[in-house]
Amino acid sequence: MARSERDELCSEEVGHGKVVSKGMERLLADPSTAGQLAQVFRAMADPTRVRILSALTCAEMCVGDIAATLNMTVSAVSHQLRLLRELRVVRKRREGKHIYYALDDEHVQELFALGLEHVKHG
Amino acid sequence: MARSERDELCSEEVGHGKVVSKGMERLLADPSTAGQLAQVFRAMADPTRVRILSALTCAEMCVGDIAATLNMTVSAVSHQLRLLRELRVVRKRREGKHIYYALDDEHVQELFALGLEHVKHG
DNA sequence: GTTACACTTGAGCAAGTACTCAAATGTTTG
DNA sequence: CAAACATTTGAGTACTTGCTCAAGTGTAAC
Repeated sequence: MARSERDELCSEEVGHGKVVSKGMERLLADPSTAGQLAQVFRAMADPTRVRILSALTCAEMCVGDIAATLNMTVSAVSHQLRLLRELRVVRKRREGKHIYYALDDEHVQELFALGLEHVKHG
Repeated sequence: MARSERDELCSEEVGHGKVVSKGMERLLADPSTAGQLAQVFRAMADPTRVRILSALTCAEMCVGDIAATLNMTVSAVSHQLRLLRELRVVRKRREGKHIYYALDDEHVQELFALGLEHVKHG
């Protein structure tokens, strides 16, 4: 609830009304979809999580090994893994004392590839 | 610099060393690459920015129209557009009093599509 | 020039994040 | 059972974020 007069003003005066409604047609029209999509990207919006996920694209790994790989505290890694689990990006599997983590989504690697292309392009 | 003893300990005892080093081979080995990649995803890790970008996939739009479309303050939108500009995801173009924004990266739409697939899958 | 419009910017603030450290939970082994 | 190991969890804290509001910049029209 921010601007309601502006809506009409701009549509009438400059004739941007069509553009505005065209924008609304997009999937973002549903506010929850935008939120869900944002959540997916949030999973990879942090360097630590990128590194964790990147490590997991090679093989499934236990928490201690992930921590060693990234040279981080087991606790710090575990906290991030929890987030990634909640976002349904990784999956865990217990085997004795160890808990092995793996990617739970085939798209992660594709997203990484696309993201890297943007990095090069910029 | 958190765990250095752990590194050897785990490699020797459980033989996870290979997994660890294999993980390191990945692009994340370079800490700055992980950071850059995280930045790209950060651009879409917020509902407002998702909606802005989504609106721009339809057509280039001026700030006022974006604000009207999202029913948000011009100021709030402008702040986010600045971030998106810095992340090289959008581009601006002046035309008289208006400033038109457009996507600066072909990959954004592909990223959205992939992200949405994850949302459905979850 | 002045006025109006379109947008940007800075300060300030409430909410969220990413870590640390210490304590708790599971699991195997003696 | 107790002890050791692997991981999780909660509290605490420094830092970041996404907004608001007010003031600033830039462009066009009078």
